[in-house]
Amino acid sequence: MRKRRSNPAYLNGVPELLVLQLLDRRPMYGYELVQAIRAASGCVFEFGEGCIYPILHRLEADGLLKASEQASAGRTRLVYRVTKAGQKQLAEAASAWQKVVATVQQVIQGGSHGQPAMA
Amino acid sequence: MRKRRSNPAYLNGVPELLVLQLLDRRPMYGYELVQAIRAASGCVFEFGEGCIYPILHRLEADGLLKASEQASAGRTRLVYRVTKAGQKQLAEAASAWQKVVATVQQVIQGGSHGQPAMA
DNA sequence: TTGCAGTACCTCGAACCCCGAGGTATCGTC
DNA sequence: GACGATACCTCGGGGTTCGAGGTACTGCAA
Repeated sequence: MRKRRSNPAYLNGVPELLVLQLLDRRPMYGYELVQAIRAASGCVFEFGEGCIYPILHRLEADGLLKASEQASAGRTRLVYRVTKAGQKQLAEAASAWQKVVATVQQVIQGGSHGQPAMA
Repeated sequence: MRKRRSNPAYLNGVPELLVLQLLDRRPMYGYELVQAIRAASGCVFEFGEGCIYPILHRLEADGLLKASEQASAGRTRLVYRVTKAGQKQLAEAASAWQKVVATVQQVIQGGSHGQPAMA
């Protein structure tokens, strides 16, 4: 019994990449980020909190994000911003992603015609 | 201690997609396919046999591939070809992948500045 | 003939990622 | 004080991929 997920195919380092990207653009707290991803992707990606929070914690532990408490209407929010190392990592992750995309594209499209081999 | 794999980020449905794509272009046996992926991707993807064989078996069990024995120089090879259902699945997987790629691109590039901060 | 590298198949366990469901606490409203 | 929304968090399960290992046959060379 093969169960299908709601996401198109579901990804790997993609959530991490998007988190870094969106936080680099504008510091946010977790709950906000979850909705920002949904909005920015036009509901294509719907990463839940159970996906985002662990990533946030890991990224912070790795020194790629920095969290700071921020009281807002009596509620405490943990706002995350990207560190210098995080920006470096973001650039690397983005370029790695581009490479993967380009390679898949190349395999799928390129080399398709002129295939000798007998059909 | 975060261990990094050799692959850029490592993927999810991508090996499956490439397997279907390459086999649709030309039927192959497993060992050949492993090397074909490496070659076609310019050594960017190096999916081992431990990755490819299980996919092959799963795809066959799902009726997306059909295997046929083929003796060659005393050695028995299991040549896989894509079935009709497999071609349908290939088209779907490819389009799902395109959608993911487009969405990520949109989040990364689009809407970067002038973000009205949502209210 | 023995040994070894290459071909060709396979499986297992570990690592990892993402999801869904659940748990806590506060705030504002009814 | 019950409820829903906000805001944080964790855990377990299912699925995927990786690496290492195991088998068996071929051809070649010592």
